[in-house]
Amino acid sequence: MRQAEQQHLDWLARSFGRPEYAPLSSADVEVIRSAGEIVAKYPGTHLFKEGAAADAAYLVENGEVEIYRGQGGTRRVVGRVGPGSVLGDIAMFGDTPYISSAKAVGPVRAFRFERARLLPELHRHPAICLRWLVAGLRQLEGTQRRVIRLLHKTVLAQVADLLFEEAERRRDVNLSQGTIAALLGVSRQSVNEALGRLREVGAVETGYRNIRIIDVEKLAKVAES
Amino acid sequence: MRQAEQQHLDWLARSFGRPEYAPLSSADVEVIRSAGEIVAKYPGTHLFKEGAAADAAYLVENGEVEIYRGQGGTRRVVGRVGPGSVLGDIAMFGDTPYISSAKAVGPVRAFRFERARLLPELHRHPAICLRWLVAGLRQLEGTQRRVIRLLHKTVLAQVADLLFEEAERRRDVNLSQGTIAALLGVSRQSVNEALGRLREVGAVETGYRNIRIIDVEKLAKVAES
DNA sequence: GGAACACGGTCGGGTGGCCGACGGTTGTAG
DNA sequence: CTACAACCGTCGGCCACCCGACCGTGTTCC
Repeated sequence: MRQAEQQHLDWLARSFGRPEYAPLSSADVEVIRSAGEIVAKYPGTHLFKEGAAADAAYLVENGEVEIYRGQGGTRRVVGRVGPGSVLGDIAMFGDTPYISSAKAVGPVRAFRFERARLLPELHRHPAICLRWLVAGLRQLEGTQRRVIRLLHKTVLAQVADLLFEEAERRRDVNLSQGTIAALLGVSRQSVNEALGRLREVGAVETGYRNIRIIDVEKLAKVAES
Repeated sequence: MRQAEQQHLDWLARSFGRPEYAPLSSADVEVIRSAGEIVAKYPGTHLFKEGAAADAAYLVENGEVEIYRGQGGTRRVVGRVGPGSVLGDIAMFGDTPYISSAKAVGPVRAFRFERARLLPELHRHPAICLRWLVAGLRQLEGTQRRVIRLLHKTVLAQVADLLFEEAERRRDVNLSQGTIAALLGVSRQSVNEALGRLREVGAVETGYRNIRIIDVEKLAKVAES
């Protein structure tokens, strides 16, 4: 089943595009600064593209980066990240292709760690290496736990949960119902119905490619069931 | 939902109780031998217990180890491993409690890596450290992929898939239908019906706490759907 | 400004799997 | 040997979800 594969990658991309995933402290970055260099990206240009060989990871220093999967017809935005986030590291360490594309929304300054130069540097600083990878393990484990936790909830609860997490960052979620459906692995119609109910109880307002979160408390309550 | 949590942990324990997970080469072990020592376990004794602080990882050198979760009434065996397997490492690195218990079936010789002593040693051998953690990352990612891949299959296909994997090692699977149901996160009745159909097509034979695999090809075919 | 397209909202039909229940069978403790 | 527990097998009712279809509206591009 091809679709399940995609869902997994969507989840993963989204998971690592979360603000709490910041495995490197500023002190760390200072130490391994010689393993990479600052790159400046104009709006609309790519940091990396899905499927390409992962020969570098990026630390966002400034601006916003959009994470998406698929191209053309099946293009789906799975998240947005700002300064402090590290992107593409899991793929780089595992020596597998990037699982998503990362594109600068506005002007972006980022620190680019090249794999070939980073590895020797990590050999010299095992402490950082250890922390980095353990952070990755943690994140991956958390994602997995999350997937299974959502597994046997109703679509309504799943949607509420997803929106609840998003609410911590912004009140406006700009995902189409189709994208949410793909992320959760459910049908678009079910998402639509769930949003309808959330709208009825006054938790959200819906618009074109836009969901405005009104009442976080109610979302949380619906998510538990 | 408490049950989903358990399912996650069951999966994880089972996943890391697979023979293919062997992050350390014998050369690696030789190098970091000073970070631990050989321990001998009599049949029935524990290497570690679920929920305890993960201050050590184990490399099985000889004998068979049973992995299980829960105790007393809810005890579920999720797997068995032999020589070469590494146990408890993910929990140790992440500094989280063990997610499963490991008990010697027969006489077992194992190498015990104590966390406090291992970490400094890994600092001295970053290459091993890197390989080990990347192996963990890979395994975790694979597990996750597997969970999601199975997600939208019918119970019949899920059961067939699980049995198919097991068939590579032994023709007799000694799991109760209830345990399988818990692993897959489905109801016991559904598992029963699935097994019934597999029996009809001549893929397996069923007995008390026992499933004998007859035709692996048929299992594989059913698993894809 | 108009056409092509993507998205939101809604309906009815079909179904896989859950739940509760019950009886028969196999293993186990006293 | 007997009582008890765990497990297997099966049934019927129920419900969340999927699928296909359709129309109105918002967006985008020339």
